[in-house]
Amino acid sequence: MASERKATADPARSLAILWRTREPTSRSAGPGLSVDRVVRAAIDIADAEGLDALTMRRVGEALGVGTMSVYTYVPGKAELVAVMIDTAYGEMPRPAVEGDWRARLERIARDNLALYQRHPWMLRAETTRPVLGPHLIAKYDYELAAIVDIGLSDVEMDAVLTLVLGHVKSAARAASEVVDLERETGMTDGQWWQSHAPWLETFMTAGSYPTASRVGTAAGEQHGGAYGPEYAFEFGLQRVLDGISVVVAERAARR
Amino acid sequence: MASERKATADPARSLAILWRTREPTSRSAGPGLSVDRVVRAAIDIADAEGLDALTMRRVGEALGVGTMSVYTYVPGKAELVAVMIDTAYGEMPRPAVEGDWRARLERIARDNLALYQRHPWMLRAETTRPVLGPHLIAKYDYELAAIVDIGLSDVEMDAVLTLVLGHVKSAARAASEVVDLERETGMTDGQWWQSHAPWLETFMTAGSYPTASRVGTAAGEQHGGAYGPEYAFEFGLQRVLDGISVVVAERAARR
DNA sequence: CAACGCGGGCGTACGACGTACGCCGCGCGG
DNA sequence: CCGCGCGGCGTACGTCGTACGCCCGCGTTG
Repeated sequence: MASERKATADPARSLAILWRTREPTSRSAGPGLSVDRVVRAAIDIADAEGLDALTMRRVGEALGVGTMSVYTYVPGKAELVAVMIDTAYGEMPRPAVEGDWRARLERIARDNLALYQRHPWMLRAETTRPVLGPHLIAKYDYELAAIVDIGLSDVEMDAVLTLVLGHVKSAARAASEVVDLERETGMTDGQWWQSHAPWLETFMTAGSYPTASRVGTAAGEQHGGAYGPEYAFEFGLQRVLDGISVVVAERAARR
Repeated sequence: MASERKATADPARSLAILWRTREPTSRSAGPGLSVDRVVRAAIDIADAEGLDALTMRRVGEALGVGTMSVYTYVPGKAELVAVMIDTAYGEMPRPAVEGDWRARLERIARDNLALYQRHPWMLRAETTRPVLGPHLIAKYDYELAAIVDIGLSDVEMDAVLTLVLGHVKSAARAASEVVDLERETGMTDGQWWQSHAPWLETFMTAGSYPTASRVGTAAGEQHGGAYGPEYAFEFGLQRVLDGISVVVAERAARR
């Protein structure tokens, strides 16, 4: 029974904590712990040292508390991560929407990219189904507001958001990998590429992949220049927005 | 020293195995193990039971061999996964390219989606930097061939592929989550949605998110109909291709 | 004012996991 | 016929998440 409850958080349990169904423990009300303090400590750890460093023992340590005390406020690690994610969503800026839909969507994409840059662990934690916390819903509502009036159906609006945010996540993931691979290997991505390039070149030409070799080198040089991931993000974003504008224009013409 | 070698595979080590620098052990040449047998067994396990079930002990078991014997052929788990990934790429179909670039790209996207459906564990394993194995390079070359002649620069071609494949991966991930969440909870996604909908409705309206509520419900009904992820994939793919065609047309006009 | 019980806090322990280390015993080169 | 190199692996260590049950101090109640 305990074996199948592993990677995924128990939805019901998570929801209860996410929406703070439990009243704040009126017990001592002193400097005791709380869900928020636990979550904040956990986010700090994950921000600073990555998701692998996020350990229940470590969270307890950071709070000056025994490991098992953490379980008083959070049913398990999966649920803790779920609350961490929702909390991170909560700290995103939500200024009043400005400009046309394209500018608004672009702004949303950049805000999301910034979020992932600030909390790279989210990219690895969000593998499971998004947990429907209050802040995620607020975010969803806010982002929908940017495109409610451009003539798309409800389902299409959801798909547009999924598409844009999916692209942001992909790009953020690529960028994040570069960063923490540099930290792990102590080598710049460019250095790594350069040191392995001739070696790979041998295999590529041996296997006679001239196209892959040429394009790969060109792309590799971009990466060496350290703005490779950003380029992929920008290029992809413009393409996605272009693609969306095609449907939008089509809908506008039809009416 | 052992602590930092965790999630990521040692590139040099991986490459050596990926390209089979080691000669096939000429020892007994009998029914002994081999890198390929190990990898095949590992893929079978991951396909059937997911990445969490992929354990070094389990691989040894499947091969009728002690756990540590696996380490004779593979330096560690990270490297094993790297070879698994490259092997999976190797089994993709690569028919001669047909049709215009859009049809070709679309075909590529669908082939990649099928790959992820056959090997869902790849979606969780590929978090790290792609390992430059022979089959990945062959795949890259094959996919580049679909767009070499449409007037884009080398860097743009790489970005186009990154964009399309990123979308495929996002969509595949969403679909995969639905599937194995159903397996874990024993509940259809629609059932889960339906059972939690009224509850969420309460919070959404309480927080006054009418848009999120309406659109979320519409999207949720799609999901309940079990073709939600597919719709997101199709919609997004067409948008992405539309977006690419804008640049392609622009380049063609300029020349 | 005293007894109680409840719930935060936590020490210990268990069963996973990846893998370092060092021992076997077989089969081939000398 | 000897020896040694290497495939194979048993054991053990350090890590993780977390189940379980104990303690103790407080708020409530008689």
